[in-house]
Amino acid sequence: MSSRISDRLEESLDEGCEAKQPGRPRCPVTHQNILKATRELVEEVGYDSLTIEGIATRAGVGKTTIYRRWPNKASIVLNAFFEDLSPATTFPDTGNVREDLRRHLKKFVKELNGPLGCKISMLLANGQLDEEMAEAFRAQWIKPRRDEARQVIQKGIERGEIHQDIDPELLVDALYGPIYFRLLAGHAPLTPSFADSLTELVMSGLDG
Amino acid sequence: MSSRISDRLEESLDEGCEAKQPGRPRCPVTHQNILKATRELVEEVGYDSLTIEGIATRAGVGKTTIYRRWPNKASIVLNAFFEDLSPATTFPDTGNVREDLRRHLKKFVKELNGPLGCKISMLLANGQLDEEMAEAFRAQWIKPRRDEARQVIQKGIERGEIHQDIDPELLVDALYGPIYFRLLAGHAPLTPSFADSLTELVMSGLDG
DNA sequence: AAGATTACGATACGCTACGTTTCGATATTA
DNA sequence: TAATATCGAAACGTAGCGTATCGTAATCTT
Repeated sequence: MSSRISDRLEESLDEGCEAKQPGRPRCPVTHQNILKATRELVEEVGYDSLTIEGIATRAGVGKTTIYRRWPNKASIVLNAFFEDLSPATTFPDTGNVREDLRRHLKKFVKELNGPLGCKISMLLANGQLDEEMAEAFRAQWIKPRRDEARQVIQKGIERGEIHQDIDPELLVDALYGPIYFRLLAGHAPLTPSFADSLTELVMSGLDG
Repeated sequence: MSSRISDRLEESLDEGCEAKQPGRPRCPVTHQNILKATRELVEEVGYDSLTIEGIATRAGVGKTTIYRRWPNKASIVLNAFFEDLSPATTFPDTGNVREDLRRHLKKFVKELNGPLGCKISMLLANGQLDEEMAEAFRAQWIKPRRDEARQVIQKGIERGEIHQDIDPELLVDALYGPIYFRLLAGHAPLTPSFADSLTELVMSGLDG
């Protein structure tokens, strides 16, 4: 029930595992066509105006084929975007944790102004209406990135660049929370200088 | 076109301005019944399962009556919630800005764990799909609260409790952004101690 | 080679909700 | 009283949902 999306994602990643089941196999090209059509249509008409029938027409497949592979609209979109999102923004390694974080925030902010920003906010928004979607988004987007940032911070603590009393988990939120907030609320622009001054503000007073 | 919601909101606030137009006047009780039914139904079935026809039935009015007053679902919900949300969380005034902020964050976090949290996240989520909704949310929820917080911070700067180089705008984001982020992403709980340690983390190193 | 099994696209289905229109009745102003 | 605007009820055409059925195509098993 609560693992429907995960099941489908696994299923689609099982291509290497050739169990040689009887019957006609699913066409992998069709799979890609559907995901591509989904990505295109979301950018053209937005998530709420996106329809399964529209995807089917654009992809040149039957509606049945889509329902055979995904349970609902949300999971198709999720699947379509995670194939696109997967390559994580890697952290720089300047030897100085503060500088690493500053640069990463700057790069992240810059990317959020592009199509990535639309995708993230759309996935987060739909997470509010669909717990399944929210869970998948946390597991596949939020968590791996938080883990990476936390490791960088941990390294900074071990090197004595950040005070050892600081909770890495909290610091990650303090650094990235405001960025996500501006992305979603849109009350102020996501500029490179925002990333700079935010890093400075948050990191001041955290010396080891 | 882009002022539809605002128009309707004005319209509904014009009750004091008695222009004495001809014809049967709109029943104000009906108005309240519709908004009440909307609030109840959103809590019961969620925003996406909310239907105009459901609201009409619950409120005991015709569908026509609703469409005569609001252009779409989003604007009804917006209207219904802003009537409920209006009483802003007032800031404490302990004489110490740091303490004021800490207490306010704590109170805010506590409230977000209740129905307020559902409403905020729902409104923010729908703002991603509906720019009109986003604008109204910023104007009627985000902005007044940011203004209030910024004033408190400004006072702290003038009193010498916060360094004068600090951008109040940025500090507001640094304090409240992470809270909204946890609310929306749900990767970590919104606990009172989170508010405490977040305040401490952000405010450290900002002394006048 | 034959048969079983599964996916495919096309089509049709019942359903729900949309937003609009029409209607007779009702309340208010001039 | 006449004009005007709102009211609830009902019916409308439209769109998209998710499902079921169909004949065809591809692949595995025997």
